[in-house]
Amino acid sequence: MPATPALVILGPTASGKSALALDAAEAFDGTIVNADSMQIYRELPLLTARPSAAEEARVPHRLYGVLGAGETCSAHRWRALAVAAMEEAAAVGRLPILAGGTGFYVKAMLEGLSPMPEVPDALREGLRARVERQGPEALHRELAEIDPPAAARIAPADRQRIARALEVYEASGRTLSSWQAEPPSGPPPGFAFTVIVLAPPREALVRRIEERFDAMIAAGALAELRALLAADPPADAPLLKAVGAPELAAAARGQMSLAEAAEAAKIATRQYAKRQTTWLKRQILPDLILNEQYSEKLMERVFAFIRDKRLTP
RNA sequence: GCCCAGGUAGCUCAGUUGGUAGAGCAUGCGACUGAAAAUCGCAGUGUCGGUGGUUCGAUUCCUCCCCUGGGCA
Repeated sequence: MPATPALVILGPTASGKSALALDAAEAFDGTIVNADSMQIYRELPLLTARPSAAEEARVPHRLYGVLGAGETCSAHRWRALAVAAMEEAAAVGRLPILAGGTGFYVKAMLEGLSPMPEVPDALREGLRARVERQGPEALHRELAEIDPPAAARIAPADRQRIARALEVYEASGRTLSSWQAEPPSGPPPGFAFTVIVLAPPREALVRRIEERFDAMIAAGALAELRALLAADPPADAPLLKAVGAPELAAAARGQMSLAEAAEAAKIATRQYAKRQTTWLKRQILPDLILNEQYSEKLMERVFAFIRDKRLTP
């Protein structure tokens, strides 16, 4: 049985990757599958720059706003959801198009993850609390006793990875590094991926980020965040860490002006875009890399590339 | 006009008992195996407001000048 083609369109925030994915899906009977760790949540469609209802109506969209803020997605969980969505699209003859900016998720799709134990929530929360209470250095010393290779790789200040390494050990009795030594699962069977990366020049991105954040505010991003806070989500809900959310939350609490919050959020978005670009350049091997922002001319080039590769079902 | 407090990195500020200076943030580069819009690592930068003086040596002490904030008139 020949592999089903699947397209992956990646790019940093505000690069125009969603517009490109939308055009491609329209032109080639595609189904867009979200590859963004924040757009998967329901509650902040404006701040997370989710496709609008009008855009979603143009072409089938999957995995946008499907989890509540009280839930936690992960690379592993996303991959399972995305594979199911891709299979459903392929079953009705549509081209699956993964679109988003979460490089880690896409890498988990293209290369897979090593097998890992389930970690009970209580254990996980306990370790996160310990990191906060005792400080990362103390737990890093503990990790160095248990799992020297992991400790060598993880910075003593890296709270998140230290907690992860310890929770895996406590949940399974095996070290994180021993789990990671097992080969990753590889791509899902039955699909042949073609990866397109959008990497526009920084200045263009910065301009677009500023305009877009102002537009988000004008559209009611602050009210949207207030509504989420009023619903009293868990303190460690990932969505509360979306770029701009901590800043707008500070403004909502009166700790800074809206103008100050907007400025801080724009800076945070710029830094995020840089991290994404580094990830996509270093961790993902694209079939086509485009050093420009979305435009009609670019769209035509991408279409030609897709036809040339015979990706259309 | 007088008095007081300041003028040090792009920003906010620390500091040098006289030997040309350092934090945070910003910026740049990078890491990344189940939170990844997360979590981290590394790096650069300065006519120390100007002028004259004292001194082997002044960003530091003194003179005058300029600028900013506050108070008094």
